[in-house]
Amino acid sequence: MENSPNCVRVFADQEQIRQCTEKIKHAEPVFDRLAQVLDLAGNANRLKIIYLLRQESNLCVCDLSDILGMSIPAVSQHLRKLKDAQLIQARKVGQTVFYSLREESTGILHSLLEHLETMPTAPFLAA
Amino acid sequence: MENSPNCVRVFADQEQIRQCTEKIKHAEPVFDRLAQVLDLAGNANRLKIIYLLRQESNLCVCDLSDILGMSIPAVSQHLRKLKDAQLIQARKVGQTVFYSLREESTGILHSLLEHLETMPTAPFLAA
DNA sequence: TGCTTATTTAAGCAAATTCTTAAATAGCAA
DNA sequence: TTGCTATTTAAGAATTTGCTTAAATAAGCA
Repeated sequence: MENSPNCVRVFADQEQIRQCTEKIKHAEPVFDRLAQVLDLAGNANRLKIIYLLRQESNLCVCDLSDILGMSIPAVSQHLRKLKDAQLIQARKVGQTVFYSLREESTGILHSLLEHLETMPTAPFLAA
Repeated sequence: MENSPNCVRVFADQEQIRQCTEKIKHAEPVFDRLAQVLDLAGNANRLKIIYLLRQESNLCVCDLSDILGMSIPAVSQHLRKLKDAQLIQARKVGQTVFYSLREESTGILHSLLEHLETMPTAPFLAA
């Protein structure tokens, strides 16, 4: 996009626009990273995986597959994305792989999951 | 997917799996709605739009276009998605359309934006 | 060793996403 | 009316997503 203004209206606050542009530009990497995390959590199946990993410990790939009713490769590929983004980690025990939230990401993931309780859709998920 | 178990390992806790399956199934609509919101916020440009709408009042479509360096139609289409999902609302003044966060969504959107402050990427976005 | 299980990887495909450009709509003003 | 501005809508293309099936790894066990 060119950077000649699209907006010619009389009351446009040029100073406000300049300040916003500046602020956004500096924070670019922060927006990118947060958007990445939200995008990963923004898929119902992955969100469920995150929920399950936080709630239960010792769930392996095929447990998740059984619980979610998805194929093993499908689950594995979701797990890989979450791992690539540093949100989860793997622990291998024999041939079984257990996944868990990474320490550094529990904060944000927990806070995302909290909204499950307060969604207008329904106040489920009690016990 | 069939529902014969994919997991045959000895130590699989069948009761745990059953309970998880049950809980997930009941909360389906909640997961869907939260995932929808996170997915919408999970795009850097839309996340910036949400940030700007929360921060500033009286930003019109072409202001956003100028600030974000995106074409007007691109911005308009993002705004439409956010509006369709009931996250924002439009107020028309003459030929100019001002968007703002919807009252019911400020809570969750605010809490998502809060993470901008604490992203490991950088502690920007001060004043 | 060979067989079975758990998981990952690869390749392919349909559907969804996010832009672009061009056309349509709507309000204001001469 | 005509013309200008702000926005939306439509149609198209390039890319990404999320699955599928089949093949590859890797670990345990007879």
